[in-house]
Amino acid sequence: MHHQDMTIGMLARQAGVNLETIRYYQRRGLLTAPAKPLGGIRRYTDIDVTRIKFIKRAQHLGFTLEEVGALLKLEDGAHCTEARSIAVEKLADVKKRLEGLRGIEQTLQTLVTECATQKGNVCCPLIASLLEN
Amino acid sequence: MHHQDMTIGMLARQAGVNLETIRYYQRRGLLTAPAKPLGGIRRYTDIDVTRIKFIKRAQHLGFTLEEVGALLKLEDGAHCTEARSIAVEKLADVKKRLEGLRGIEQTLQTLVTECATQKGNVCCPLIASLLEN
DNA sequence: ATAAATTCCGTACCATGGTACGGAGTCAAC
DNA sequence: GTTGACTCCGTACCATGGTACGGAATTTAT
Repeated sequence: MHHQDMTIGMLARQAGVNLETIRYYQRRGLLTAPAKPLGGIRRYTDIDVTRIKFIKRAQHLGFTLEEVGALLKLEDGAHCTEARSIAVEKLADVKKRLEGLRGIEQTLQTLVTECATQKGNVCCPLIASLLEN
Repeated sequence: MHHQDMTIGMLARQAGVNLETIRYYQRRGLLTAPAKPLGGIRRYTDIDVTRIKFIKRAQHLGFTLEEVGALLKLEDGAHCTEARSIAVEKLADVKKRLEGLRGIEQTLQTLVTECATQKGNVCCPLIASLLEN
């Protein structure tokens, strides 16, 4: 099913986002608002649906909207090297966040276990650890 | 070295945070502003340094300031069960974020590798994947 | 005693990614 | 030919965790 000539409301439903999100993306320069027929209503096409889904997919991969903007400029697929370098940076970023989170997981796990084996003690190991200098 | 009777500026330096951050924590109810000697200047003690460091440590473990507030109410260490249940929830949360990030890492890794092995092709696999329906 | 530094307090602003509101205009149906 | 639904547009507001500003008061140093 093709949806040519959608209004913004239809586009929002098709793309699965809030209507206001579309306007926000337009303000951010991620989407171009189509010219409107003097005093009329703007019309959107499937291309806009694709673009919005592109943004959402990239966001789920951890790209910020600013980074998504950079990727969208490469949308024609002719700048593989540039796209890759953006992704490589993001991958490094993700790996760093993973490491940090793994450390946090470890610490929390230890504290929770200590709290569980603690029996009737006055001082909670979790709180104690947070109070440590 | 003890630092009794600090001014807010000294407290900020001792605790390693911005002065405005202390005021912010006071507004958030995480810190209690000491009574001030009528028309004078508030005085802080080492206890405040400890409390701020507690907040910062908890934040680094992934707790939001709201959650830190809950933990601070248990600061006396006499509510191990409550503290543990907050930590257990946070741990589940961290594990979920870890899983999500690992998925993202995988996907990005694959895309980056494909981009790297791609030789002179017109269509970038990374962009192509974001455009997929 | 006076200048410089600091504090107090309210309020405004920052980034990030949206969401909501309100008035005016337009479009489609009955 | 009017009602109801939708669009347009600017602007304000939300959460989160702060940071900055500016004027008045106070403290500290010289």
